[in-house]
Amino acid sequence: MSPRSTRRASLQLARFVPFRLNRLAVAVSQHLSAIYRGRFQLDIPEWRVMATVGQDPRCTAQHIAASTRMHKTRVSRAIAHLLKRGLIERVSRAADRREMQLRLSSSGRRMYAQLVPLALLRERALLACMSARELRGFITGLARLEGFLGVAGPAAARASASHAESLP
Amino acid sequence: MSPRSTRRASLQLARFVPFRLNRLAVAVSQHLSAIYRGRFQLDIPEWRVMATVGQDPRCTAQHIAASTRMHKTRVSRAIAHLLKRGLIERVSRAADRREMQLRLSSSGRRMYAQLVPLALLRERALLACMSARELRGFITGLARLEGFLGVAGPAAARASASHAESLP
DNA sequence: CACAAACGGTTGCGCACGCAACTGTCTGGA
DNA sequence: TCCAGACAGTTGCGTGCGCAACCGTTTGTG
Repeated sequence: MSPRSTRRASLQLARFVPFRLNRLAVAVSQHLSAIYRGRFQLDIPEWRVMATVGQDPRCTAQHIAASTRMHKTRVSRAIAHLLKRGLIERVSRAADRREMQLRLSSSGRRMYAQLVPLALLRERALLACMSARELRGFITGLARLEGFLGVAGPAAARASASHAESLP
Repeated sequence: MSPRSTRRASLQLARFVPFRLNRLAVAVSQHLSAIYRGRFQLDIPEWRVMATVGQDPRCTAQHIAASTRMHKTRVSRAIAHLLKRGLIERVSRAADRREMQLRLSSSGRRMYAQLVPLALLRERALLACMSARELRGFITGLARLEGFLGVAGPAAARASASHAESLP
């Protein structure tokens, strides 16, 4: 064993990246979910469904589960809530009657139109604690880890790089 | 409204940093908790308690809750499990009988000694998907966000900068 | 054509979580 | 001195979650 590897044989949780990542994600979630819950009575799964359906108008539960990496039961329950509130609508496809096509209702579209600018504003406010250069570095690392763990499709990986350019 | 701000008035969840952070944290947690659960039958709160008690031998539940930012009931239940399994011990302090001082038992120390190298190994394996330069950038951004959201004490902030140097 | 396997989506169940309320202990000011 | 409030830690309760099992539909293979 080299002196170098023994030097850091101890563990400090405050420096342990997986822990820090989890703690940070919880804090960011809480920071944002104040909007969803307080103003629109959406929890996080519901917000994700709204966001996904809003950007893809011929969306299925399956597709939402895959792109958000939420468990399909979580998606199913979020959809059930949104249906009950009349924020989304569902039609079964003639081609395959197992699938249900989802889209925003008119009231859902109204909420979506209010929700999206607020969410983007919060994201910008959050990331404004970094310089543009730091942000690029951070996003790059994020994308590397996503790629390593296989949590983002190739489309998302391509998108993420260009995204940094349009942020402060 | 400027053309620039209207250009990105739409939201793509796959590019939305808070969502990506959460998704990544979940993936990293699952990646790591395979060790804790499979090999040592620890869940994440229990692992965090072990890690905290192991690095600070005169630790209280209160201190664990503050430094990990876990809810005190979560900490309390994790401690109860570890006590039942004989991995930690507890003595009430004469100075203040509300507080209970925690420390690893001998079997807890044995587990800790096996656990820490594995955890550090996994961290290194995870972060090896980045170059040293990318890693520094990523850790810097992490620290900025932690500072902005107030999730890390000043000690942790100081530590995090120097940490990057000792990683690949 | 038939039937088994795969698939989209839902549901029953057990479990961990956070909130609020609680117990027991300490502290500070009237 | 006393008592109201703060604090460490625990517990009852409602809720959301993931797993596994399930239903109805489609697909593929003999």
